[in-house]
Amino acid sequence: MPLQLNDSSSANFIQEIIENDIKSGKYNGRVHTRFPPEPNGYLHIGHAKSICLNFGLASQYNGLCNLRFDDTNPVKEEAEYIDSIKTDIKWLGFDWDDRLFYASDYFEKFYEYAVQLIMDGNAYVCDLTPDQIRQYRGTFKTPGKDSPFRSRSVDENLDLFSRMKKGEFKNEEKVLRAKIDMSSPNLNMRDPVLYRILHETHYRTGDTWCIYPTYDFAHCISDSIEGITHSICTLEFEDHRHLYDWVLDTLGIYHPQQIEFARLNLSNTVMSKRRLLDLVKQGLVTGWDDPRMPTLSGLRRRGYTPEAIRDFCDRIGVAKRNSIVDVALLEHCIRENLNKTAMRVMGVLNPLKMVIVNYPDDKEEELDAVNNPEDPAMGTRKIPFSKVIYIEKDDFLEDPPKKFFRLALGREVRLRYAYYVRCVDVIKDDTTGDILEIHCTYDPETRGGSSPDGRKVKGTIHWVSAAHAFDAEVRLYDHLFKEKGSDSDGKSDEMALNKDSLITLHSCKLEPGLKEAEKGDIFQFERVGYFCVDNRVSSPGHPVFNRIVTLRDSWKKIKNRQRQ
RNA sequence: UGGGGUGUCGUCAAGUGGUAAGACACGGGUUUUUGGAGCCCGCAUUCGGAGGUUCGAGUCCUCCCACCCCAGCCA
Repeated sequence: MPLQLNDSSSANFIQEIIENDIKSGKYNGRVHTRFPPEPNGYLHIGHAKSICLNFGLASQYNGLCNLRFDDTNPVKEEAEYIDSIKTDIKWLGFDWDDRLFYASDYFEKFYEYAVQLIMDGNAYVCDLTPDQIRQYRGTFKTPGKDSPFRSRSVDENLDLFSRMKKGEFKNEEKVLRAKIDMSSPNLNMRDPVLYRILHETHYRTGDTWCIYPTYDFAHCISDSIEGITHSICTLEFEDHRHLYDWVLDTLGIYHPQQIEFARLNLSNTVMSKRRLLDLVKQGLVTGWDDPRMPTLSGLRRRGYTPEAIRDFCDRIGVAKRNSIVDVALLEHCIRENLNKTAMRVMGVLNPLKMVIVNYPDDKEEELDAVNNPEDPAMGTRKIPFSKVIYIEKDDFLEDPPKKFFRLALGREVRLRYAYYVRCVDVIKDDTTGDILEIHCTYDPETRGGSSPDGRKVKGTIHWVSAAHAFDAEVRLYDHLFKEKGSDSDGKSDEMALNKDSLITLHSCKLEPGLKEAEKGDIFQFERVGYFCVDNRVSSPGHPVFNRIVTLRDSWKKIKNRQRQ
């Protein structure tokens, strides 16, 4: 079944363009897109938007989407990124089948097209230094000046260009430039550089080449070669469209249509490679796959599912205006996904010991618990209960405020799937006053959690039997930045890092079955949140849990309101 | 005061001259052995601003304002 974008909502502007093109018979009704990453870094959720868009459009209109590595700059690109990019795209749920391409595979063709441009008098070899080229280009307000090398003969250009290829010149000594218009109001049209000399080993072509095409020359031709119909890119390339069109038109070759959309910005995080790299380099995160990172590898490690990310990409829409999407929407998507699929389990993050004084000392029993109330097919399991258990510190308050439904001295609550318990005593440290443990009595009649006399309790709390508990490390993650901002608002450099973006808890008390949890397993710790077994630091018998996202917490809201 | 874009709810986002979808967030209610989930209700008399055209304008016209992108031999 094809993955559908906006299946029930209205078409976005790109879908509209495509539908019109299909109707008018442009490209004979074909739809062929491509996702063209440069192998110089890790994919993040912004790329996911582009991947979902390109592959989604292709699937929606019975077309194809290529994966093409845009590898025309040997200085920046490395083979190690190829695999991670492929892994991430597949993980997201998309497949390029046999259409894996590399711009570097077209180097020979690019060269031939460049020669054609020269022969037609549309390109020339220029000896200006980078600095001089900049000066000759002019400014926003002043037109540029023609390069003194602009009028070289075709033969001389041909000779020089082939000698550039042979390696007779040093970096920056010569470039091949398009001959367009040095007074164009669009700076991209002021005789842009098409080829530069780079004595550099390319990760795929090795030392075969020492001249490399620029993006503007390579990208449009790559699209043309592959028969792309709709070449979708981000807004900053709008100005480049004129050049895209110029190259293809003057070469007289197949001409795809470039369409630009706004890239994704997410609140409380940053997306630019530079800022992400800063975080890694400064050791503010543990790496590109740190569970707090918006990279796909980070989100995967955190426990985000491909389904949730695809759903998110569908919901944010596609448009041309710059915007910052609230990270709350992403969190909504993963909650909605996991609510239906995650196994429920009990885990106490900040343990408080509870002794059930009227429960027999050495008695143990097995209670039935539902694995997922949203999906009865997931069945039930047994959980051990005994005299001493742990509950969450937050679930007991000596001085409970209004609307606090949990445990307090004299109050009765339900222990989930177990019994009603009433707090009869609070044991404190004489010197510090800290609560050491609480004493409760239980009502044997309420086994399973309901009372034969119809007596109701307002609160239900989770617990883990002390004797059976499995101790584990749990990592609580929060947004990288406290402010709602993102890259695009220009404030991201000043945004303060959230110092509490990672809180590591040791010896959390989890129900015993969790000891066997394996890397990548996802659970809902009831009343707390969704957790995923870390795929790096966990080992058999020693799972480490990452908090993916908390459960919605209406008590927290009430509490915060009361505080105001 | 160069060129290219964009301005509709707190945040995304529909709307294509006929009287402002939807989602998230937020608020209220209902239900509940997760204060989870579910369900119900509320949430832009107004579309960056000002004029104009029209029986009728978020949609058309004019002027203005704000914001984003471009002066890499990066992509």
